[in-house]
Parts: sequence; structure tokens; C-alpha cells
Amino acid sequence: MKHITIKDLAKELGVSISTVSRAFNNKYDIKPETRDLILKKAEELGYRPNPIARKLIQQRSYNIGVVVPEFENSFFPKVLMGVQEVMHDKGYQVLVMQSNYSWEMEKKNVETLVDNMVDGLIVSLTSENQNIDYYKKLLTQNIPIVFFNRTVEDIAASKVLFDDFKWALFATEHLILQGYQHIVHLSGAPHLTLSKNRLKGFKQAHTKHRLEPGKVIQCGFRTEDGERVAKELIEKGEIPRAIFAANDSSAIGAMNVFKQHGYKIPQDIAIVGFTESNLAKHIYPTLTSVEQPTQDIGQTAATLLLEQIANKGVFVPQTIVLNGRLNVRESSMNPQ
Amino acid sequence: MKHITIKDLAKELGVSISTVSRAFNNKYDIKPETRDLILKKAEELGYRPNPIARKLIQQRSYNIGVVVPEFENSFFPKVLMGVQEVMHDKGYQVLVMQSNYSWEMEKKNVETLVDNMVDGLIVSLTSENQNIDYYKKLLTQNIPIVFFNRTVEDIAASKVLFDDFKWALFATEHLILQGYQHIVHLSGAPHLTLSKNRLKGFKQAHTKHRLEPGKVIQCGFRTEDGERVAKELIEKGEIPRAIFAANDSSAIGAMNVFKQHGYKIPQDIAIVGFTESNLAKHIYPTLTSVEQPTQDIGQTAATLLLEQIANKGVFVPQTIVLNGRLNVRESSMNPQ
DNA sequence: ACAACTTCCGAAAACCTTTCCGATAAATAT
DNA sequence: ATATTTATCGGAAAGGTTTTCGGAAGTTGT
Repeated sequence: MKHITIKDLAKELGVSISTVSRAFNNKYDIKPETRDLILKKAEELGYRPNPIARKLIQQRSYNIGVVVPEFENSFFPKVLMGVQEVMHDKGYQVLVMQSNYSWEMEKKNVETLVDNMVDGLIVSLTSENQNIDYYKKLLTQNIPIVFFNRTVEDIAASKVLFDDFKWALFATEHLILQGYQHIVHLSGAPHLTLSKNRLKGFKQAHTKHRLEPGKVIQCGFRTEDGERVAKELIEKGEIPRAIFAANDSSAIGAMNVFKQHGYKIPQDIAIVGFTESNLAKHIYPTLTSVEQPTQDIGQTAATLLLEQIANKGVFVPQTIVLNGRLNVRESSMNPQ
Repeated sequence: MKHITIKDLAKELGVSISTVSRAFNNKYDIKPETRDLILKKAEELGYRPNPIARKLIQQRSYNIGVVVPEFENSFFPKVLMGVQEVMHDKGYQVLVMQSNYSWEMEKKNVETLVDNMVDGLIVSLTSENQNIDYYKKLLTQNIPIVFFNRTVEDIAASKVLFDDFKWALFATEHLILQGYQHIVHLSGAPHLTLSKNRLKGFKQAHTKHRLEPGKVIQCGFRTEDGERVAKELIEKGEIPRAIFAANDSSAIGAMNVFKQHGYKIPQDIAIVGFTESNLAKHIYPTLTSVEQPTQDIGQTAATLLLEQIANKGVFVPQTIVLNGRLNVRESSMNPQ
């Protein structure tokens, strides 16, 4: 017993295929009574239009695709929630693929999504150097894309971003105002704009408060990166008074190593992180961190994409920058 | 300028459509030279077979769908990694949908996935009572499904499970062997088999060691559930010597509340959790917890599904139970 | 030299829908 | 009463591929 098709339903009712189709897409040129009749019978037989065939002829799917590097940290899952919320409201389904920080896989993911005729894409780049020509080509083919979180400057697409510079400045300033000097920055993956901007913010805070430029250590985003750097610092005997890390994972990695070696947080070393992992308020001591409006990021990205899908062809790329919050916790409170 | 189709490519080369198709599906009845010629030209023109059309006629997609309740906790993302690993190896793409702990959404997700002609499904149930008739229908329609983590007994599908009973017993036993008595169990959502089994394990540990039955408090899986229960216990003045929680989130919630009220962990109260959240080894004190083989769960689920896809029609449902590990940490170490 | 295979390829059907175009009958206008 | 519009429907093309079937060569066997 195979799938029941529109033909079966039409024959069953003694009407033509086109009429059934009209009923399902409720077109104007069908008598309301016959429409109801068809819909009722369809329900009865369990008929549902085959979306594959529909996609093939309509060249659209009412699916949108989201591509993220990972969802092990809570950041991406949370923005995903935002995306889903508005998309489901509008009758879209959300297909998610993770690229595992590999740009080859990212490309493959985007390709399958496009091949599956998603009506649009929301993507957070794995690397800013790697696939951008491919994305530009996609854009010229008029496929709606909005980037978030990790993007690249010179691409004419909509983006929803976070003001990394501003909030890195605030975070650093917070440390300065707490009376800390000689702050060290553990910077993120150097090729990402967000790393660069956080670094810039760190530097700007120093010049603003007429301090010597703070020390910068190339670190990375993973817990192990933070651990490694902390160990190096301990070996060299260069124990900083305060640390501003480019994200929570590296902050926590460093913090743990320092704790293991007997340093007290924040008495000996103050620490602030970035991007509010869900560890921040549970770890000991609780970690001061910049919180991004994750849900909101997802929602605006989705809304932007929807607009773009609606006015296909005649849209102007928008860049929306969202606001955050600095959650001050124990790890950065100067005890004196 | 539209998509380039098989027809364009055929005309360009002066061969028939069928020959081009044969080249791409490398069938036996095509001359190797013409195949190479076609493939080269295709590369040149940027032609790729339209998967929608292909799905429509082949009734298969080389996509598989995964439906999970959420991916905010690291559990599901990690099994997802396992799934992706083996699926990508075999040339499958993985579409992920989250049902947000709503069985209506779960059903919708499964429907879109099926409509999109995924070759199979891997799902973790949101509720064990709600959609199971629907799943049974799917099964009779010969759609390969494997369940994991949250499943239901009387359904003839493959499952990959964890021996919650055994590991709950071990976890409780660990507390007993550390010298703790009067252990309280914070149980999970009562309608889930995994909650029941963890509860059973808790009880079994007591009878095995000839102890009074331990107290059970209906709690839930979220951090707030643990917080609520802890507050209630404090109000009533019934401070337990040890707690075995049905998962890490509730354990952590309870732990935080107790800590805030001045109780020392583990000196005053020992705690062990379940399912090794990524908080466990970062929180203070570090949390003893049962670790599930997440990656492995994903891999076996994927392998099982692949088998089932291969021998469609003539397969016997398999249930695979995987082993875990008890990570003993500070929160349960009896100081004396 | 002729039959019987191989090897390679083209034509056309099939997958399931939507949509354009035209047809019929009823309703309105003249 | 005739002409024109409106409401409703059916036929067929289109979307892009795979696959079955049959045919034209070339190859082998006797």
C-alpha cells in the first residue's frame, strides 16, 4: 500500500486533479462547498500533498535552513530557539545543520540545504576566509541569507551582530573601575572579526583611562586554550592581577588552573569572561561575563530573513546591532 | 538565469538525458570515456543533479532526520555528534529538529521530516504517552525509526538505551559505601521510563544493603525543580545526609540552595547527579555524576538505522543497552 | 556467413504536484 | 432575446530527474 496521491483523491470524488489542488491551496476559483468536501475526504483518507512534488514545481519549500558551527555551548541553541519561535509562527519549518568548525562541512551543509530548496538561510560562519566567495555566488543567485555572530564585512547580506567592541570596552572598564591594573586579555581566534573587536575594546578601555596598553595573549576559545595559557603564565611567574578573556570557556579554563595552583579568585586574580555560558553562574566563584541577547539574535535574524524572502530581489541588506548586558559576579569584585 | 538542468547539459554535449543520468549514477551500461566527458563538462558548467527531482522519483533522499526535545543541555548535542559522524561517513546528511518538549511540535517535526522523504528517523521522545500511535503507524508504513534515551516499551522498533536501573543502583550504592544513610532521591518526570528505572535502582540499592527504604521526593529535571525541593526541605527542617538526584540540573539546583543556606557539600550533605552535564566538573564542589556514553549512543543509533534502511522490510527490532561510568568527585566524598 | 550475445545509448514513462488556458454553464447587462 | 461577464471546473504542460524497454551497432561462436 503506497502513499495516497492527489489522483486517488480526485478519482474517489469524481473531480479533476486541478480542483483538488485548488482546494488545498484555497484558490479563489473553487466553490466553497466542493472545497470543504474535498478537504473532508482528504482528512478521511489521510491524504497530504507531497511536499517534494510541490517544491519541484513551486521552487520553494517553506523550510529555512540554519547552519551553526556547533551546539555544545548554549549560545547557538539559544539563538536557535529564537529563530524557531518566529519561523513556526509564520508556518516555516527550521532545518538545522552543524558544521563542526569545518568549513568544508559548512559548505556541504549549505549545499544540501540549498539543494533541498530552503527558502532562505541563517548562518554563522565557521571561518571568515574560507567560503565567502561561495556565499557571494549564492547571493547573486538571489538566495536570501542572513548572517549572525560570525560574519564577514564585505558581503552584501543582512547581518545581526553584537557590538563586541563596546562590550569588551565595558567589561575591561569594569575591571579598571574595580581598581585593577595590569589586565591581561586572552584573545580569541585571531581571524574572526569578533575577536578583533573584543581586542579593540580591551585596548580602547586602556587609552580611555590613560593606562599603559594591556598585555594581550593569543589564546583561543576552548577551555584547553585557557588552561594552556594559564600554565604558561604560572611557569613564567607572570601572574596577572586581572584577566579579560574573549569567551567564558577560556576564562573558566584559566580560572581552574589558577585555582589548582592555589591562587584565589578574585583576591589574587580577577577574571571576566564573555558570552555568558550557562556555567557562569554555577561555577565557583561565579563568573562575571558579558551576556548576549541570544533569543533576540535568533528572532531578529529570522524576521530579517522573512522580510528578505517576501521582497525577493528588491531588498537592501540591513545590519542590526543588538545590545547586551554585563553580569557582574564574584570573580571580578575587588574585595578591598 | 535559472538553474542549469540535466537537459541543458545533455544538449550541450549532444547526448541524451538518460546518458547523462547514467554518468551521474555510474551505471554499468555507459562507456567510461563518455562518463568522464560528461562529468567533466558538468563540473565546468556547475551542474548538479536536483535532489528534489531525484527524491520525487526515487522515493528516497539520503537524508535522515533526528528529533530531540532540546539541545540546551549538552547531552543531545553530544549524541548528535555521534550520529553525524557515522552518517556523513556513509554519505548521508543529517537534518535536526527540536521539539521543545512539546509533543505537538514533535509530531509536526516528524511529519515534515517524513514529508521531506528522509530515509529514516532517530528520535528521543518528548512524552511517552502522546505520539506513540502515530509512531506505530509510521512503523507499519515501513519507515525506519530508532529511538534512543526516551522511548516506550511496547513499540516494535530498534532502540538504544542506557541501563538507568543499574547505574542508579551503582550511584546510590556509592553513597552507601561512603557511609551515608538516609539518602533522599530527587526523582525525575514520573511518566518517563528512565525516571522510573532510576527510582528502581535507588530502591534496589537499599534492599541490597538491608537499609530502610530511602525517601523519594517527586522533583523534576530542571534546575528550578531542584531549587524548589531544597527550599521545601530546609523549611521543614528535614535536611538529608545525602541526595541522589535523577539528573545533574536538579542536583545542581538543590546544591546551590543548600550552599546559600550555609550547608557544606559534602560535609553536611553529599550529592550525586546523573547524566554528566558539562557543569559537573566545573561547579564547586565538583559533582559526582553518572556519565552516559553520549557519542556512542549516537553512533549506535545511526548504525542501527543504517542497517534498517539497508534491509528494509526484513529487519528485526534490536535493543542495545550501553554502558556508562560513575565519575566520583568531591560532592560525594565522605570526609571522615 | 549467420545466429546469438554484448555494449552502449535514446525515447518515453513515471514520480506528484501546481498553474495556465480554455470550456461550460449560469448570471447579468443591453 | 442576444451579448457579455462571472463562477467553476477539466485538460495538459511543466518542474528535473531515474528507469525500463528496445534498438543499433559491434563481438563472439560455429
